[in-house]
Amino acid sequence: MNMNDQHMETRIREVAQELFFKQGYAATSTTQIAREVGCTQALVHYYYRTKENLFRQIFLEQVEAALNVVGRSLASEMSFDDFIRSAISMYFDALIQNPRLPYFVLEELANNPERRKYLREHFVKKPSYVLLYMQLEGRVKAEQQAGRLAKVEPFDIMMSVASLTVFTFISLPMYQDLLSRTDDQVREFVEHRKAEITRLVLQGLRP
Amino acid sequence: MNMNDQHMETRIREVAQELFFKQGYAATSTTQIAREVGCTQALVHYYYRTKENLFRQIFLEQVEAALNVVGRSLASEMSFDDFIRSAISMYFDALIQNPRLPYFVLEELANNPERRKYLREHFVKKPSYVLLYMQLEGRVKAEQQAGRLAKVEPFDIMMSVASLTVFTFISLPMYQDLLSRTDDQVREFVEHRKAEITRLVLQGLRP
DNA sequence: GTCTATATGCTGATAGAC
DNA sequence: GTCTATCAGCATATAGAC
Repeated sequence: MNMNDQHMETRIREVAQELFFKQGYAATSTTQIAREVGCTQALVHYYYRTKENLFRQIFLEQVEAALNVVGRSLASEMSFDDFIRSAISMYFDALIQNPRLPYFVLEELANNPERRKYLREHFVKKPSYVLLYMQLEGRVKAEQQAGRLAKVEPFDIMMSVASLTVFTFISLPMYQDLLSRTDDQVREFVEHRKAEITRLVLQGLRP
Repeated sequence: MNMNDQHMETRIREVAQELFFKQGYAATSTTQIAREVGCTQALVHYYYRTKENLFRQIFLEQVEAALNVVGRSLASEMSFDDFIRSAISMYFDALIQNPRLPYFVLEELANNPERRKYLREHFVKKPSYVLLYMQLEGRVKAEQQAGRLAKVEPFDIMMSVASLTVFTFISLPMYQDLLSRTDDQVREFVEHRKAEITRLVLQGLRP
């Protein structure tokens, strides 16, 4: 199916997402979105009423998709080391497909207290995410009692893995431009970091 | 000395920095800067001609200050473990004073290829920074030959420490709002992360 | 559903009085 | 050095024709 065959409502959303990802919310205008879609600016407002509204739909969808990546790796039955390995690997693979997602989410949450508020109401209260964290907690305690894991809070494991993974992608454009790297070199760097981060975390979690 | 005693040029710069930090470049207008300073918008342009120009001065100054933190910790004579400890500690202490700096730098570099370009021309070419990295390289090699350090690239050590440190502060507003933490709890969390990051890195760098 | 036309407001920047 | 006044341009959003 050709992209141009789709309905305007969908195409506006796709183009908007692309532009929000690339430039951020403030720097993207509904006029620009319309221009790149090939329709009038009025149509953007016809479907989504306000720019903020258009943004929220895209934003929530993307955050939800990102959070679900965690869920998938936790569900399976494997050793704790393999669980860590696969969690980092899945995060990396997901972000390689969508390298600008972390920055996009970060930008809109960092500057905007209101968005953090509606994110809390949308996600944190959801029982599924609470359950997920409790599963992680259970595994960590068990592993620690078996003497195979350092005395670390489950939340710290999450934070450290997230820091190392997310920051890799956030800083990628800087790495590329400041050190004048080719696209191939960047891809290689990402793979290298994936391996080193896995090593660092596994070694760092040893008792 | 009262802040209101200072010259307008300085006050404009201070207020601009505060607003750029809080809201980002795109979301801050010279009109708003003027309003909070208590002068007219024309005066902002009188002193700095363009908004972009005002931004660049603040930006370069902040990046330079941030980079100098690395230099100070490398200069001294201590064991490699103590060097890592003190590097992380200094970074944390500097960022506790200025928690929004990492996000500010990140935002403007992530979205703006031109800014990355002039940052490269300003800093990466500078011999002092090249020298600094070579010093780190030397210490790492020596430590590895003595069998006290895992087989890790110096650049990876830099990246991992930066990821863990910077991301802590970048995600702080989210941590606070999404989990409904008080300011005191946030401060405690930062101290906790500082300790855990130090532990993780030291343990992770062991052979 | 898509358009044209337009309202209203804010932006960055400049000219010129004092 | 600081102000008032004003510019052109673009923003979001809406009304109404087809």
